[in-house]
Amino acid sequence: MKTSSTEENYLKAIFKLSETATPVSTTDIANSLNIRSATVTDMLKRLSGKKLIRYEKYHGLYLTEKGRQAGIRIIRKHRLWELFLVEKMRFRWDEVHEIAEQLEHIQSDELVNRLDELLGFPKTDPHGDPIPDRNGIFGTRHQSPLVNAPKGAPLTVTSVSENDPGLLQHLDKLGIAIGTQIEIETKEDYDHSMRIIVDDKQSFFISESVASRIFVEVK
Amino acid sequence: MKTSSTEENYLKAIFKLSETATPVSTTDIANSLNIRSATVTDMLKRLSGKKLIRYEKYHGLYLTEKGRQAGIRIIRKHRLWELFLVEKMRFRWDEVHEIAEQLEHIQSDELVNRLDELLGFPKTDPHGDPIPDRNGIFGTRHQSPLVNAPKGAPLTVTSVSENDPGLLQHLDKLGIAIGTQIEIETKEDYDHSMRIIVDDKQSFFISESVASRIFVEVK
DNA sequence: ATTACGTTTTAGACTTGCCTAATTTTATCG
DNA sequence: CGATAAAATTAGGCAAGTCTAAAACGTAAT
Repeated sequence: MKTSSTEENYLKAIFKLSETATPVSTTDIANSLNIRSATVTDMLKRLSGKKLIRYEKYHGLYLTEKGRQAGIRIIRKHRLWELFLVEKMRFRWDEVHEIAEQLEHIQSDELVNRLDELLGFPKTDPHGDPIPDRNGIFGTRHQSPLVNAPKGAPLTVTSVSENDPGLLQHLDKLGIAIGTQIEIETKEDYDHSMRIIVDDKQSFFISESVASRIFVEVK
Repeated sequence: MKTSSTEENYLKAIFKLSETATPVSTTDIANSLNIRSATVTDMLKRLSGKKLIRYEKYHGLYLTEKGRQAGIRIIRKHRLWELFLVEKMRFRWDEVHEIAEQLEHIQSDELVNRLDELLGFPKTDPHGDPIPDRNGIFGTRHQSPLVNAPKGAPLTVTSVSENDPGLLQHLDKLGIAIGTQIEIETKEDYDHSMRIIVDDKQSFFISESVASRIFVEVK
């Protein structure tokens, strides 16, 4: 009763979607995997047959505990490999997502655990996303999107969206990395764009598109 | 015009078979991949269509230069990953083949080249097999199977069959590793079994099955 | 309560990669 | 040279994973 790479990708997507809304819809899965809804429906029947999701026709689905653990395992592998690529192989943070998409399907628990050890049992990946431990437990965090953060308060960047290399390269130009200090100088109510001060030095204008993909913690 | 993992496995198998006999036969490929000849015939048509092999019905096949390079690329990746697992992740030489079978299909030339660099541009993998450089060039060697080696001469183990964990564990028990010194003490003509002296210390009896999977160089 | 629209599922088709069974081709041996 | 055995190919079928087009369903608004 193994899970294929394709099934693993579905479980990972469903896990992530579950974090923002449940039950998860067919269309949301289709959009996040860039495939058609009809294809998703087929797979939902298979995942349901394997007891990885609880699925009622026309009414969305939930991960079962078994499916949730399977999803977490993939995320753990993905994030450990990403960190490995950055820390040990000198890749940039905008280069690692695509390679980790492949590496996450390598089947060897021992390898994953040794990777974890080699990296010193890290809590977060290069984009600031939390890495679950070998029991599937995530550390808790208190971040919010920069777009919702208060003006004038001292903020620390805790994570950024991982899957868009263009965004990451843009952040490099702004000098924004995980741990960077930010303060919101001015906010435009109309389009949610803002002017921010980075590390008490330079000031930049950023759009809502960018501000919604940066997550911060009030210091 | 990408090559799938399956196609890569065929090319790797064909490359290895080409080293001992050309043209390569349908049956030999089927045996080495543990699939049926009929399945191989189908794939041969596809590989031929992609100009990776030169194939005449009922008369065997040869790799084209393009196919040969593709095969070498997979072998290079497989062997570099194996060495990585042993050198950097503390796996034993009998544990790495299966994991490398998966890792060899990761698509990132940059990753492979950095692996090569991290390992110091190694010439051989943990089983003594040669690692081609990034241009696909193998170092030359002068080894022969222990079963054919001369009696009484000082021999050095240069490589062993990689794909049978049981054999590798057996060699561990005999104290045989890459670089070990061996001398053939007595040979039985009848079954090609022999008695050998390992590192000028212990003497062991080994069957032809084992002796044919150990490769040596006369010192 | 009915309609209209968006979401979801069904139906039918295609590709890859595998199988078994039947057939064809080649090579060998008397 | 012809029979026959071994090797290879063809034919037909199956599962996974994808698609498009059509039908079914659910919901929100009138």
